[in-house]
Amino acid sequence: NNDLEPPLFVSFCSPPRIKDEPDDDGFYASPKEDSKPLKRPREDDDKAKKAKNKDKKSPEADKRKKPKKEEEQKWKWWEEERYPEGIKWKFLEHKGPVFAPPYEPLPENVKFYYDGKVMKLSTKAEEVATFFAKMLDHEYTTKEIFRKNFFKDWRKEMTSEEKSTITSLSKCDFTHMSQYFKAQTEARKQMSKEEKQKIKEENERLLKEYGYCVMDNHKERIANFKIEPPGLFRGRGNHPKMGMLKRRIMPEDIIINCSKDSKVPPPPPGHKWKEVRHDNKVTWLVSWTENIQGSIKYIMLNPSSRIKGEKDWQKYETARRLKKCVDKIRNQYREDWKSKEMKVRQRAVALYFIDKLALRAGNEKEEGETADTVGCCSLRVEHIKLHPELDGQEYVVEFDFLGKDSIRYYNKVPVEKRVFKNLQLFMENKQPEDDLFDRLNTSILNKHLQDLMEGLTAKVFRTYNASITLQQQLKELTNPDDNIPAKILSYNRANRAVAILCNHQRAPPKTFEKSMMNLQSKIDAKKEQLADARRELKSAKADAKVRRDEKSKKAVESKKKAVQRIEEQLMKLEVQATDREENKQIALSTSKLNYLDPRISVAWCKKWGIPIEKIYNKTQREKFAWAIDMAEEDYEF
DNA sequence: GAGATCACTTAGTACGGACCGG
DNA sequence: CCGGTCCGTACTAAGTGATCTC
Repeated sequence: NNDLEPPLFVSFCSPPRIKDEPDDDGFYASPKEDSKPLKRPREDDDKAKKAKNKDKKSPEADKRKKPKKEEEQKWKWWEEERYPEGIKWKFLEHKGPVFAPPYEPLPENVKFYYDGKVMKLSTKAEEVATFFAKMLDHEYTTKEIFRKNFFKDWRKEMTSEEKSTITSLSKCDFTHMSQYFKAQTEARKQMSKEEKQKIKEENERLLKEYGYCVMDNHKERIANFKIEPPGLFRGRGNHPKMGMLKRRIMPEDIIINCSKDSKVPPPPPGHKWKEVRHDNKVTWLVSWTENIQGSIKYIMLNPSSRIKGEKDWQKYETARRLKKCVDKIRNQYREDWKSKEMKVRQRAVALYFIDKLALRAGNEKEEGETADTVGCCSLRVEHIKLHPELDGQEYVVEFDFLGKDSIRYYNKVPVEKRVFKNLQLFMENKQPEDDLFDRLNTSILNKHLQDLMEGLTAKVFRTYNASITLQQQLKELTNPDDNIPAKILSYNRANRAVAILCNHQRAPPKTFEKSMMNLQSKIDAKKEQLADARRELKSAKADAKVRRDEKSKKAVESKKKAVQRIEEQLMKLEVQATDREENKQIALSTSKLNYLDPRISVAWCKKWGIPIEKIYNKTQREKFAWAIDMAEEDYEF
């Protein structure tokens, strides 16, 4: 059954289709929350569509009559009717999760020392000790909180005898264990081709068996079918729980979700699932509760799946609806800056920040449970400084706070006088650790947004501003006369503008300076090569002028071509260097994957004849297959 | 209506294999 | 072919926001 084949990349040779209109009430159901789906059974719909697709197949596609199954058409879920609100699927069958491999005790000759003396640990205590030993090189293990949390949790795993002996972490010597693991890593690297091949095949087998599920007649890829192995928790930033033991997940912790009429995956022999349920109002297949924060973890489908793709599409449609009313909303919050009600003013200033600076909403967090980070609504007085004048600009707000993942947000922004005055008001008589917006939280803000536009929440502004910025930057930066590499540089720069807006940072790659030097020396070499080629061209020209024969004319031509080729190569390298330099601390992938309406990029590629592969890698093309299939060059976000 | 719970999206990093130049 | 570089992927933490519960 071809429907059960894993999804494949959709190429441009798909049948011609109707253009996407901004307001589309057209042929394809746009995924609006309120769209009323037909009651028509899906199966019939499937067949109808399949027949239609077959008819429409282009001649090229028909010609390629390879017997291979991969040539079969990929399922275009975006051409189908959507389920009513709330229902996520009608049939779901899967094989359950893959558990972490059981602990393998260390060989006898690998020793742990306590207070300078060899000590044999119980299996449970040893396992936890290995987690620490594996991290020994990391600076984590020197941090007070990490060590304290680790030691407390480790002691829980010890026998009473071990507990009474091991009373101080600083007397523990894990170095031998650490050396052993390093040797293991080294050995793994040195494995023969055959051994590596064997491991690869085993992984493929696992993926084939557990990596897919059947959801409503289609085989879909699962994103994370492996259960997280036990280990030491490493939070981001200054996390109060760093070093705690992440316990091993057992079948008894696992809730299975699948449809009633499906084959329920059997638990491992001798075990039971915590629960099997049949809830088609949710998209997850497996869940368990994690012991660090007590939060629920899920196994869900891949971004290429229908269920994720539809949601993603819908997200961009909501952002496009915001585009239509954003002016009105902006006027409204500017009015609200003048409101008599403090609550309304705070709301309006916060919304201005969310809109102008693409800040996150900023839910409250439980103190002591997570790293101290904030978003817009949770900003504290200590996170901003007001400068009536700074560097020749008036009314500058200086932001300095840690946001999601403890990434620093630092920005100096000139704001309107009214905003500035309001901020002064909000900060009056407050301590640095007091909330800036004390009458506001995300719930109040989102309720207000809901009244302004259906489906509007704070995060829609990030999506909207990111996408509209890309579209506008592409228009501005693309030079029609540029060659492909230069156009791609322009694309990356537009992408970069968004990444900067959204504050998507990365640690500069460890090898950054070196790789930059390498590239520079390549450029220098290329420059010399070019000079040589030019000299040769010059002498060939002179030669031709004297001889005036066919042969020397040809020689001039070929030298000319050589110069051109080298010039192009040089330019490519220079573009690459610029791109890399500008990208040192900026991560483009997050915005590309989560904030930029893919149809903008697809349309741009089509307009300028850029192969889509230059913009999206294979995985990204799978995720955005709907957009690649759908968007024409005149697509407007 | 406040806090807890649940579901789902968004995020940076580590790592390993593909790839490229010497 | 080999060693270094780079890219993609796996991993899982950390957000958002709706809904449930008391």
